[in-house]
Amino acid sequence: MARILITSAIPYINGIKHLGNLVGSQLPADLYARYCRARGHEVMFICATDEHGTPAELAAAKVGKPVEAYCAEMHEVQKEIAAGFRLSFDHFGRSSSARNHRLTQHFAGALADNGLIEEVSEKQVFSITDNRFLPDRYIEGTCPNCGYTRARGDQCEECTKQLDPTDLINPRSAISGSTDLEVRQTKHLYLRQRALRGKLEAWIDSKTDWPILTTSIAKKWLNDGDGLQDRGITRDLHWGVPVKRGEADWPGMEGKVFYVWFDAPIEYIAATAEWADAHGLPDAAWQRWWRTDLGADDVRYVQFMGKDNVPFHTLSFPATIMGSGEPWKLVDYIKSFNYLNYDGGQFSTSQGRGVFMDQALSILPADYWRWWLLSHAPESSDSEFTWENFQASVNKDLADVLGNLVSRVTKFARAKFGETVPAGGSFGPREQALIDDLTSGLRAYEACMQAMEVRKAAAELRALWVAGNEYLQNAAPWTVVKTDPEHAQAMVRLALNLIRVYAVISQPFIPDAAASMMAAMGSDDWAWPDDLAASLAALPPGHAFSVPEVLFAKITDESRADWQQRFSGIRA
RNA sequence: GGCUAGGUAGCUCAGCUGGUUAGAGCACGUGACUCAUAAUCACGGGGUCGGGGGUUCGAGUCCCCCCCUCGCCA
Repeated sequence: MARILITSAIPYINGIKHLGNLVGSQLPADLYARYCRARGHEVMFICATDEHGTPAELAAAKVGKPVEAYCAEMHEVQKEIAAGFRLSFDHFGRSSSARNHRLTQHFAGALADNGLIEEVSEKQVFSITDNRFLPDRYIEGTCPNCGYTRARGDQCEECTKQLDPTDLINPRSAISGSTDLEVRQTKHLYLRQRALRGKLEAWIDSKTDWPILTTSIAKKWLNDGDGLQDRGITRDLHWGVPVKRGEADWPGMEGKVFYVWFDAPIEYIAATAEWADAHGLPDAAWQRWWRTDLGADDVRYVQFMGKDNVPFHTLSFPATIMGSGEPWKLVDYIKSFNYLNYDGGQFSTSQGRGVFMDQALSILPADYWRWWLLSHAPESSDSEFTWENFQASVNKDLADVLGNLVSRVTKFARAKFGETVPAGGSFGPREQALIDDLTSGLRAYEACMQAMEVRKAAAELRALWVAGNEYLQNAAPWTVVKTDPEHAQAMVRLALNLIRVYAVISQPFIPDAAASMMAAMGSDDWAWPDDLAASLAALPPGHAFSVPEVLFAKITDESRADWQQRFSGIRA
């Protein structure tokens, strides 16, 4: 039994995420967590909301709420939706927690003690009306290049020219529209990533088994242009972790907070501490996952994220960990994903384009989405969601291949032998061939799951379902029962047991349907079928079962057309 | 413009260090079966592997040039 620490990139607090966000981190992380648990490993699966920063402040202001209250509310909303998708976090934390405040300040202090923090004085635009410094993207004005009147301080969206806020003509605050701006001097802390470049590069180079997507992005940032740059880790904001050097005040940094990208990954650790607190456990309980000097040396740590998050997880966060000089657990494997596109374009949170998590659950059960998203996960390249493909895959794979198999077996069994597992007959060569076939398929499935090859794992699982139909079709108990009912009983006994095994092995992908299948088989035996022949005898002769409701209703053309239309434009 | 990753059957994708007639699922066609959510099973048609050069006995798989898509950066 291994100990496996799993984290999913933490979603930003600002609004409900779309399916592209879900499939890029939380969902595959959940798949892996469920699989590891099913195989008997000790798992700690952590996620949280990423709550700090300007977007949260503005979103709160927009709905007229204090930012703390807004975040608390949105955290609950996201937590509930995650539960709706059956994301099996051991803890869903908050980056605004007291734990994260302390830990973030601790890391900053440790980095400073090791000479890895530099104080830099720089000029920034201050809005007198808003009484705050403005991040570049929150300054608007006329583009000096093309004349576009709503160019942002970081870039003109019209001509794509990169800008400096001071380049803008007639600059104004994007928050209030005020033109009462001035450039002020301000001091910030920088993490001296350049000093850690060699260490980081050696570490990345040692990760030869990581996905190309992960290492290529990391190496690009290490080597591109002037190489890895030092990074500002503080901001002039109110909403965030106050800058402190450990427990001590940081002279000159009063009123400033740490940058959201500094404190967010630290929340992985803090959330595990929150988990311990929530369960009334001592610090040792979470430290054994994170401190290699306190028991974490045998932990395997796996992170899941979309490709946009890779630089922070391969460089910035490791720089924080390494730079602290303390024995914190570094990530062992980073599974990264490309983007999921929506019907010919991109999912867009700002434009409300695509299907959002709450909407998805309002029209179909979680299993439908889980299956499609995971079996089409954007692993090797960007992939695309279309309603036609979704309808076809779900109907074929879930309703026809798996759902109908459960249906045909249980209904036939009930009609011929009643609602208990029949006792007659014994297995012949055909049954043995099926068991052999399933065993090799199952080993292939396990290998894919272990390697986090999500799409391939889905294909292997589906092949196992198909093998069941294949067997039934060849064995034809409906014919055999007329001449040799004993033999037909053996076939049905095997098929009923197969449903329970399918529930066990399918559970990571489709937990609700798996639970229904298990319940229908009148069992609660979720033991992994290491020995398939033995597992296929788990339901003994005479064991009661029931015929479940239709596991997966098909998506009709009408529904598909309706949804296609409904989600094409702006989110209502 | 620089860099990453891609461009393989109508669709979604596999093809490891180059090696027999290029694979899977879906869709399509034919047949079988009738237990089942008009489900299942079998067989079949279909691709000059983005384009052009080159290395090699032999390239989807290596090298060079070009075209296109996506993303990151400037």
